[in-house]
Order: sequence, then structure tokens, then C-alpha cells
Amino acid sequence: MFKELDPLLHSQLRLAVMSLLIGVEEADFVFLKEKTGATSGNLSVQIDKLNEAGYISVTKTFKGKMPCTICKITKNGILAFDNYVKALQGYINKN
Amino acid sequence: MFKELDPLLHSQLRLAVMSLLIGVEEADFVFLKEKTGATSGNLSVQIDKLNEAGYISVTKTFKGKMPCTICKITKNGILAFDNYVKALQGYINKN
DNA sequence: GTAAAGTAGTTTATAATATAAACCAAATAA
DNA sequence: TTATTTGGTTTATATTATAAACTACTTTAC
Repeated sequence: MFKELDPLLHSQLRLAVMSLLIGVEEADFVFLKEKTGATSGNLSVQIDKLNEAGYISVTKTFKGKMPCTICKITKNGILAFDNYVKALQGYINKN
Repeated sequence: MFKELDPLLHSQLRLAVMSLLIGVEEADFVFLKEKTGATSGNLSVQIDKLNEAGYISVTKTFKGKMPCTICKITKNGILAFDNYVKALQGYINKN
């Protein structure tokens, strides 16, 4: 009756990051931090998890002299996000 | 940009319970357990939390000789669920 | 009647998760 | 040159979820 919710996406911050990334070619750490309002520490950790899950790819470069962490959603990430949304619909479309 | 997700509803089981209760006058422990597939322990704990939050009311009675725990969603519960759904829309309607 | 199995839960211990706070290295500003 | 800022990472702690053990019965089978 109730589909499993992907635990990797069932996190406020990770979900926010994914939903930001899905609408954009790529985004860097600072952008994600501003948009989500997360702390650096938290964001760092959650980006790691999404990366390890293969939901996003992370590239570390430099913008000028400053380090710059660029995130990009992967095909698997899009798929997972899609599934998550569908599973949620099963919960919320009962009201 | 990203609305806070009510942490009390941001739990798979609690959300499932709420979404079950929202469509029905009331439901007992056994019904909720069957529908959600949760373990008794987990369900007991999460019902407690929803109750303490004032999202559901819990009445302990007997059905025949057996104890029977009846749950019913409250006005506040409906409101909270509604807000949760709206907040989620903010996440998922970006795809 | 009594032992075994089932019902309807609760409590407790532990694992997983999220988050904040402290930290670090390099760059820029005063 | 010594702050201060930027862009993070690491670590410690709080929160949450879950399973397992337990309680208090009731029903069934012998």
C-alpha cells in the first residue's frame, strides 16, 4: 500500500538540493548553500551522500583562485527523484 | 525558498498513518498496523508522537475482551498535513 | 486446569540520520 | 602583517527510527 520512500531523498536538505539541480545544468556549493539556507557543514555532508549514491556528480575546480565545488544531477538522480515524487503522491493524494 | 518540512510528518510511518486517518472517521491500532505494514513497536511509538503533537487523538477502549486503541485525526492534524503537502509541492513541482 | 500459542500493545536498547559547531587552508582586505 | 572572509571538511552531539524484548492479558488444545 505505501511505497518505500528512498531514504536518500527523504531528507529535507538532500531533497532541496536535488530539486534545485533538476532545474539547472549545474550548480556550485555556494549557490546551493544560499538557495537552501543550509550550513556549510551540513551541505558538505549531504552533497557527499548524494554523490556516493550516484545521484549527483561532484567536480572540484577553482573559480579564479577560490575552490569551487560543482554539482550536477545524474541520470540515476533524475530517475530516483522521479520515483520519490511518485511514491509521495501515493501518500499525499489521499486527502 | 524551501519551506520547512514539519519534522513530525517527515517520517514515513507517521505520514502514512496521517494519510490513512485523513480519509476515515477513525481507525484502530490493528488496522493501521496492517495497512502500513509497520511493526507494533514502531507504530506504538509513532502514534504516541502524533498524539503528543496534537495531530491525532488516541482513545483506549476494549473490543470484546481485547484492548483496542482508536486513533482519530484532529483539526490541527488536518491543518499540519495540509501544510506538509503544500510545502512538499514546493520541492517536487520544480521538475 | 494448565501449558502453549496468539493478540494488542509498551518499553528499551541500538542503529541510523541530521545538524551544528569547531576547525582548516588559502585568499583578500585593512 | 594581522585580521577577516571564503570555501569548504571533520567531528561531536542531538534527533529519529527501528528492532527486539517484554507485559498483560485471551484463546485454544490437551
